[in-house]
Amino acid sequence: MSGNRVPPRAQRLPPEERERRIVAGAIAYFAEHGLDAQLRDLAQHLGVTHPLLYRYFATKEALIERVYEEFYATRWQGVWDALLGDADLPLEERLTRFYAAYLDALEDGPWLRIFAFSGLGNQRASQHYMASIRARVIQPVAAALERRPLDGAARPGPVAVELAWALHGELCFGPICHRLLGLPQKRLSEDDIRRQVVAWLDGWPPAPH
Amino acid sequence: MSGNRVPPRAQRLPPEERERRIVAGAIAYFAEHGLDAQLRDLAQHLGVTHPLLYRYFATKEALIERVYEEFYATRWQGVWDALLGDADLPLEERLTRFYAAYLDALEDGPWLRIFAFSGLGNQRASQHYMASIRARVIQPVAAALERRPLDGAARPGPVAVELAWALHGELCFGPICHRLLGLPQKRLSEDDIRRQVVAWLDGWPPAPH
DNA sequence: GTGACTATTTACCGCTTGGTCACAAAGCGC
DNA sequence: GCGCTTTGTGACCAAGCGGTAAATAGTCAC
Repeated sequence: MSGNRVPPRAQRLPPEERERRIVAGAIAYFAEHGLDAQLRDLAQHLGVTHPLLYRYFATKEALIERVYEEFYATRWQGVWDALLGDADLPLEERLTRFYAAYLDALEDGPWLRIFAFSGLGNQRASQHYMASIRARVIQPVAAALERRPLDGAARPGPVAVELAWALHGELCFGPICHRLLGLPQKRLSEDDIRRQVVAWLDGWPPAPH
Repeated sequence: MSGNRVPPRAQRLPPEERERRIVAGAIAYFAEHGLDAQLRDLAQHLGVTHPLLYRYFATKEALIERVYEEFYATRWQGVWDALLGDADLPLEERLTRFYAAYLDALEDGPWLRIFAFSGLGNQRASQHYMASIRARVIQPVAAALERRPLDGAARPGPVAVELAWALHGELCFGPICHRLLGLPQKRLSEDDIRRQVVAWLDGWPPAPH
């Protein structure tokens, strides 16, 4: 009967450090339990009481907004743009390397789940993100498929765009089912990805009907 | 200043009819607002007060359970099994017809959103459903790809299964983004589907490396 | 009409939630 | 030690939630 443990008072931290921890914890916690999760639970998870959160974020919504900001700031890796646009590499190589990295990010980060929760709630946030997918993945891939440099002026034709979406969906579907629904999907190796990319490239140009 | 309208008392209905309406309303409402939506709101949507729901369902969970039951009972169309297994039709034709019908169901029904909400909450329900997708779509398609009848004994090889998942993901990704995230994805026509199916069939057998 | 039955509602309980505020306590200059 | 500032907390509020029970009002048999 050693005195019943009362939770110790949280260590006093400089504001920047505390804020960093809150944001990091919120990302992980919301990714797991959804954006409707309780601030008290999140605070306990952080070893802190919930009023402290209100010292750093005026409302729960402001905290979630901050999570979104972090999402847009860190989600996309700048090198991917260069990789996809690198005309010196054969398209097969570009696509294989890009999707290997992209699928890794999908599988490992908390972002896919946050994205899903936000998309099911209000659709504005997810539309914003998907628009950037179109601009940074689909359009470059479609343009490369047409053997054209991605030029602001000439946009890729609808058939190439449709094909680019097909490849994207084909490759992302597995990780999505895995992370969102807990399905025992096998993780694609770089060889798997290359195989699908090659098969996909074989479909171009589309056979005349 | 015509007397402030007080909501009229709900019309008295025979229990079966009322129950039907509650279930139908719950499906639509939960699909829209998620399974965490409030019973009071659902009841108001039905033109009824929320204690009435408790005459028909002991708890909120019981109501949701009923929604799931309806899901499993009506989601899958029996004819699809026959269509996918119909050895008299060329595989191209079977796949095109099946996915045309399946994607229509994905786009039009409330089920995709309910499925997503349930999957994000607890993953058991969605795993149950995805297991049936594997048994009723992926495995038959993979077996057909190997020109084998779908026999209980011989299961299709992993490469064929992986390809079948790829086609499934490729075709379902668009509707999923559309219904879940509100993306302005174009609806695939039967011709679009056929084109993707043909390109996909061209990838078999896989080129030796 | 009268009474019995039951579908529906009003009023309520206990609990949880986002949010507030006064106060405790840690650090720091002196 | 003694204040002063600032991080962190206990206690609280109001609103909203799932759920309950007693009261109300349609409906039907007679």
